[in-house]
Amino acid sequence: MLSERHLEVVLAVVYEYIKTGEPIGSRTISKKFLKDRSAATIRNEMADLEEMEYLYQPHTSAGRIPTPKAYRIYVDAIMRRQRSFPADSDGWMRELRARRRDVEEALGYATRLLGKITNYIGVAALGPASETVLQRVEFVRMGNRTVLILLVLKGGLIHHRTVVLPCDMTQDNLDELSRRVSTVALGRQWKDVRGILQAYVEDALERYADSCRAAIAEMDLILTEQPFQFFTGGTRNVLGMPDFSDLGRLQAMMGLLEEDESIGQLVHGCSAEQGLCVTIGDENPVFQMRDCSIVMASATAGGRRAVVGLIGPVRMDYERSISVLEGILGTLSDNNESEEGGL
Amino acid sequence: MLSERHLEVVLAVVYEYIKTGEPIGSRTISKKFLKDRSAATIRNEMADLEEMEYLYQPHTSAGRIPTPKAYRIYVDAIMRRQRSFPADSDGWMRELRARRRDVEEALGYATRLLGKITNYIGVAALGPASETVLQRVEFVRMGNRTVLILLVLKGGLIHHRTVVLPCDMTQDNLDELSRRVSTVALGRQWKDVRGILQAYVEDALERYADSCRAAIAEMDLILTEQPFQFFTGGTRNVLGMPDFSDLGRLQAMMGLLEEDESIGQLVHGCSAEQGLCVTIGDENPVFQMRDCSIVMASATAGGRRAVVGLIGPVRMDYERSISVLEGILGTLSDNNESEEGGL
DNA sequence: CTTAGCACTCCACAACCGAGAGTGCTAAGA
DNA sequence: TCTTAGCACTCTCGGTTGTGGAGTGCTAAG
Repeated sequence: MLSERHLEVVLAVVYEYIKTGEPIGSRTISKKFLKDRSAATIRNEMADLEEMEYLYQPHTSAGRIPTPKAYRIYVDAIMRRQRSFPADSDGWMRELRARRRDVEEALGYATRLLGKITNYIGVAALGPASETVLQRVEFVRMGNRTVLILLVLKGGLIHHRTVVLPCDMTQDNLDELSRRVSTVALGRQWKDVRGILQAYVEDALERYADSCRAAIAEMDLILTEQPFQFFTGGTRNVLGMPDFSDLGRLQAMMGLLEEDESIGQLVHGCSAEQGLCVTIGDENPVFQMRDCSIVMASATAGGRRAVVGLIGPVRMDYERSISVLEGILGTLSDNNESEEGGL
Repeated sequence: MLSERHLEVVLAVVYEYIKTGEPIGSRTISKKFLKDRSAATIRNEMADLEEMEYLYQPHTSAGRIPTPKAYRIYVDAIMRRQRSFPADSDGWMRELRARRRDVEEALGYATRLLGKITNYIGVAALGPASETVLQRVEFVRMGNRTVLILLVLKGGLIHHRTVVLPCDMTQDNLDELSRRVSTVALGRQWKDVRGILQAYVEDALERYADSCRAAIAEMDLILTEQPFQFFTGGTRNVLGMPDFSDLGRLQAMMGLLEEDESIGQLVHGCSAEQGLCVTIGDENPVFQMRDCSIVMASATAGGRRAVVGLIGPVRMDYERSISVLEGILGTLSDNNESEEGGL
């Protein structure tokens, strides 16, 4: 449906428009990209493309601007090619590698890095651990009935939460509780043991059955809800973004970045499929983002599923964005094991 | 140096300018605020005030705009009065109270709340615990020489960090280590014990002296560096801020919000003095903030020193900002103990 | 099918103009 | 001496007009 000739024009327009931000005229294309065709010829083709909704004119006698459909074509073309990581950010990458020990910190750093390198907004989400296996359980008495629950998961993830139990327990009681829980649950999948835990614990602590039940319920909550964790970096760069049609929209979008849920939604789409995925403008599920494009990719870091991405204007430097993201992802992810024998 | 008559004019101009954002003319003042003086009289006084640098005109034949000096006078006047908390935010306050158990979460929520209520930017910093007393110490073996250090401080603060020790230790070794550390350090001020810890620990674990030393050094690092923790909320509201003279400046300012250090600097000034403090425009130590005003106050929450504040444009609704902040601070701070017998 | 030529359209930018707001100054009144 | 009315002056803001340039669509010739 789209001839080779037409395709060439679309790609040229998108490429040039990304670079300049100005509407592109037929003359420019003819001179810079397709020297074997005159401006008039290009003009005819452009008219066709406009009919097909790959290009549009803001007004007669202005050049053409690519539509989302055109960006799509462009991005697909890019993805087929091989890219190389921009070399200029070697020092940063070392920094990032140094932080790999702590996944959360690494992801935070990665988003800030993405922001800095690309001038767009870096986002990341850290999914639940691939296996929910307890490595350590502690209950620490903080006040009358206030107890701190401390869970160390295999892989190094730590959860803690303060809860109020229905009845008072001494630290000795709590130690007994954690001993019992440990006996049953350590080194095993949580989902396999939580059912049988209650009975075994009450065996020794029946006087505190209520509190034990509450504690175990809370543990279950912590371990099964396992929400995504989110990171953003370079938020300031929204300001450098397109003359957003409307300031209100921009504000709405920034609002999203503060609310984890909506990022979750974004991530969700991507985390399903493996590899890199680019969402352009209104392809986006979250309507506040319809003026943005998102480049996302998932990886496994520290044994957990992670999604790292970039949010930028639709008129984004996709080529660069993608290669930067790939570079960071490579440094971050587990299969790039190197140095130190840890774990 | 500033007569009563002049003062009245200054206050009126600031008040009106904050409300409208437009330069204020002599006529407006005469009609709305000082009905017993004619516009011409006010005009003369305004000319005086311009000479004294309390007001200035963007151009001849425009009204007057207050200078930072005038804002200062205005804020000082407000601070002497009593304020009442805006009633419309009762539900939110309940929400906030419900989160008081976890200081970190509460502060995070408070900043978002501040952002939402005022449409400025909420910030908060959580200082080091007032007393560094260990309540629990755990070392968990994560890999060959990788060990997770878990510290629970009195008051409920949890620190954890993963480190690589110089030599391999079994979990039993590590348990012995934590037992020994506990014996010496639990319930006592860290600064009193860290000196004697090493000797006592090596007594039993001399084979691993190196690793023990490394672990204790790391603990010391965690406990003594005790960095401030920072929170921000409502960042999106920068967009609603003044037609910032320069977009670059706005961006620079947003950049600050991502870097903890500089917020630390802001906080530092305030945390010294007790109570509420307002910094207007270029009174600010951080030069990127010279277009903003900051309202900050400190309190004690969860046994830790906390500073909560608002960043807004110089033309900020100080009265409302201050009362909102006071309200939130009241709900947050420890002396407002209520409900539940905890701790 | 391609291309040169040409008339046409439309925007961006500058210049211009009038209305309105607010001032400073002056002179008269208390 | 202080206050006030009156008046001429200044400057911005919004709208209008005009011009130059860029880019198009169409047509006719190669």
